[in-house]
Amino acid sequence: MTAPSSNGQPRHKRDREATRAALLAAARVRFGREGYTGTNVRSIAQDVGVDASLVFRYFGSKRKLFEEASTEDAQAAGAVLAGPAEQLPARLLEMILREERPDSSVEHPFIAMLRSAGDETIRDQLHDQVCDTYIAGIRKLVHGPDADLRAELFSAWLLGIGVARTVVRSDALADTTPSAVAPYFERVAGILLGGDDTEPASN
Amino acid sequence: MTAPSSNGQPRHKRDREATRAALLAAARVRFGREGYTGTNVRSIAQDVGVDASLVFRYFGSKRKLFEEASTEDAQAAGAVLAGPAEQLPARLLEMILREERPDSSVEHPFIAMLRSAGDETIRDQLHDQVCDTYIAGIRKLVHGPDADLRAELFSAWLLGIGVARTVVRSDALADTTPSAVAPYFERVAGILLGGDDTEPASN
Amino acid sequence: MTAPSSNGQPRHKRDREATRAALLAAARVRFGREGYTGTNVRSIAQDVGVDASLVFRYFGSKRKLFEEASTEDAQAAGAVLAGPAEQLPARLLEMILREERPDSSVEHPFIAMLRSAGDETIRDQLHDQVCDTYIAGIRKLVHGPDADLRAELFSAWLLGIGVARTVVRSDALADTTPSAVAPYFERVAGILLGGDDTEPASN
Amino acid sequence: MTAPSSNGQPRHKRDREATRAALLAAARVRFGREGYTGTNVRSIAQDVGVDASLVFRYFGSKRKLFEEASTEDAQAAGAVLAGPAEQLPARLLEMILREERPDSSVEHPFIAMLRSAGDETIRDQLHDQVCDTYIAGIRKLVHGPDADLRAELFSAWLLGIGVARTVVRSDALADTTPSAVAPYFERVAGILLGGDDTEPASN
DNA sequence: CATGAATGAGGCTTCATTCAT
DNA sequence: AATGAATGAAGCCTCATTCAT
Repeated sequence: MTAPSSNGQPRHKRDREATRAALLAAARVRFGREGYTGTNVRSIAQDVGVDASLVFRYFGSKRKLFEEASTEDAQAAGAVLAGPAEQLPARLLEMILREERPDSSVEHPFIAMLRSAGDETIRDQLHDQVCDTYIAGIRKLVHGPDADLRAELFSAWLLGIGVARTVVRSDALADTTPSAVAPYFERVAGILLGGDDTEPASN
Repeated sequence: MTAPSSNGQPRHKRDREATRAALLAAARVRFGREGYTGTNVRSIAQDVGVDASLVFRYFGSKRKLFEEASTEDAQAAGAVLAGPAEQLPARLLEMILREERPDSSVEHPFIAMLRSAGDETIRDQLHDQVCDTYIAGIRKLVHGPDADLRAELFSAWLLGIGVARTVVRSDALADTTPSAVAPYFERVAGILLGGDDTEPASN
Repeated sequence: MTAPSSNGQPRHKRDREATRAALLAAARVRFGREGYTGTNVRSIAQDVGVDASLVFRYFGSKRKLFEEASTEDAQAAGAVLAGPAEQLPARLLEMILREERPDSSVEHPFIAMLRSAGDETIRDQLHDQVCDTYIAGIRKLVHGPDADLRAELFSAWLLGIGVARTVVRSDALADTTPSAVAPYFERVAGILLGGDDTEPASN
Repeated sequence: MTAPSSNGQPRHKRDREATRAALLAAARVRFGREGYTGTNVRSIAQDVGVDASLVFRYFGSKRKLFEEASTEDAQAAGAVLAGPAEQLPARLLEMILREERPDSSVEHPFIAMLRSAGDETIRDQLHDQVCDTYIAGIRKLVHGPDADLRAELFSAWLLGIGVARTVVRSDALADTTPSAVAPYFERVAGILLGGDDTEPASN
């Protein structure tokens, strides 16, 4: 129940940057697992072994800490978009099924953020980060009609797989591997991203 | 629906049941929009126009109210599974894109529940309801190899579309209609549910 | 050190209005003696024998409680202006030297408010109440040149006597009586309020 | 002013004394504007550009810093009493109406101290300083009966004018000049200080 | 049984102060 | 001796919950 990722020993390190970074890391874990409202700053501080008031000294407020943590998360997530475009689906699949146990302390940033989506401000933040960073990256790969819609349908699938794995923890997805999913994944990607020969048969 | 029992005092009994039902309805809306932690029982009571203490009188605690509300939600969601199997994809699509404005007060129960998924107990509840009610229903339609996995991949897509629409509020999905999505939806359903002629080409 | 005016026994009276009024009374005393910043709401609640959260239930915030308390105070203070104009100086003197021991729990509202004048918002409030209620009332009595200035010089004197008595607690003023001060008071009032025959001799 | 002592390390000693003096000056300003409780030591330190812990190193505690600052203030205020007695009223008037904008950083010490008068200890300090330094100085000028009372009535007026100007910020007084007030001031001084020919007519 | 007044634990945040370096 | 990281005690306020009437 306490100290999920880091140890709870007191640290008198007196190293500002190290403590700040440790708080940020602990915040990512807590916010990701328990949501914004469900996390209290004392538990974050306890994970690091530090007094809660340091959070306010270094970040100003719980909200600012959350923003910094999720911005950093989103940037990390956006890195997957770099690289050869034709291999993007494979990279995305790899990312979403990354070999971390579902009960791991680190979840995908956007899924983590969902847990905080009760708050209107956070929902706006989520919208911007997902749309501007993520969907926009996928959108560039889509050719053919309905490109916007298909880019979002595909993004939604990735989102859904992530949610099913780490939040719902549905049985088969929680334990699967990229290679097991690949055949289906590529065929669906072909349809939604609009591959060469797989354009809609328009029944 | 709420089966008034036999003995006298008809009106008092009526009021009690009506208030109870109204609280439950308000709870579904609030929990769905703001999550478990983000909702407070006073606002639920205010929505109904009664005092918050009635919540404890009728349901015992906030947690029990949540459980009752989400169980009822899950049952309502499961209803979509009833009916001719071959039309299920169409019914699911209709359900997930149902004509409610994104700021509507009623969201899909499972998506609503995501907002509360910071709590371990609630996550278990979510797992059971999604897997036992929903994925199990879809699973029955899947033929061919990897049936479990494909059922979950398809369920994940539905989940993801719902999340993208009502939480992320991604631009194209938020405003789309079932008929616009249908062509893509059916082709993907063909792949994942393993329809008649579209079985995997087995590379 | 604790419970300055009211008793500290718990009260389970369950009388909303009575509790509210008791809190307001205790707030007036505390704010008057210790200033806005120097008062904490727990001590106010303790004076009444009630939980501190009731303050927020009934008044919304410490600041709103302060505003309500000081507005009520100011209205009470303004009452002295009613009555025959030519006897106003006497009534003012009576008010400012009212027979309450300097260590009494009730001080003159404006002097009490001075203790909170570190806060910009409160300073504005004080300005408005003193100028609009008090100085404006005195201003009507002043005839002759420099009427505004003289009204304020006279008001300032009253203010200063109050401060000297109850804050500084200077020795002679703390113990004096209206009749002892009256001769000097009337002569100064004659000069500042601009009596008939006492126009400046312009030496 | 701060008497550098004899031994070596000239520059280090200098810096220390300079910093100490700067902290004291900043403290006078802050305490004067925002009161004791309303001032925090970090803002004092920030004004000087040093770390807050120096305050404790140099002064021991916030309270001791306050005491030192206000003692110094009081001595400065007492300086006005030096000089030819017959010109004292003019000097006092000049002091109280000194050309500083109401939002100036420097206020009259006693008025500044009023803002901290919620604290019993500080109130005692205020009493002693005002009575021993100030009223005592004025008292020496008063002749005739009721000398103590009249000295205090006059002091109270000065106090009140200061309060009205810089705390209440009443309109006419805030902008006036010594020459505008002088006619009234001198006549009142004549009455209260009991000048040459203006002794009370003893009704 | 219903009402709403009252409670107390806990959350965010500030601030004087200490302590390791 | 100086620096600034860290602390812990409050302070305001919210919220689930209880209890007198």
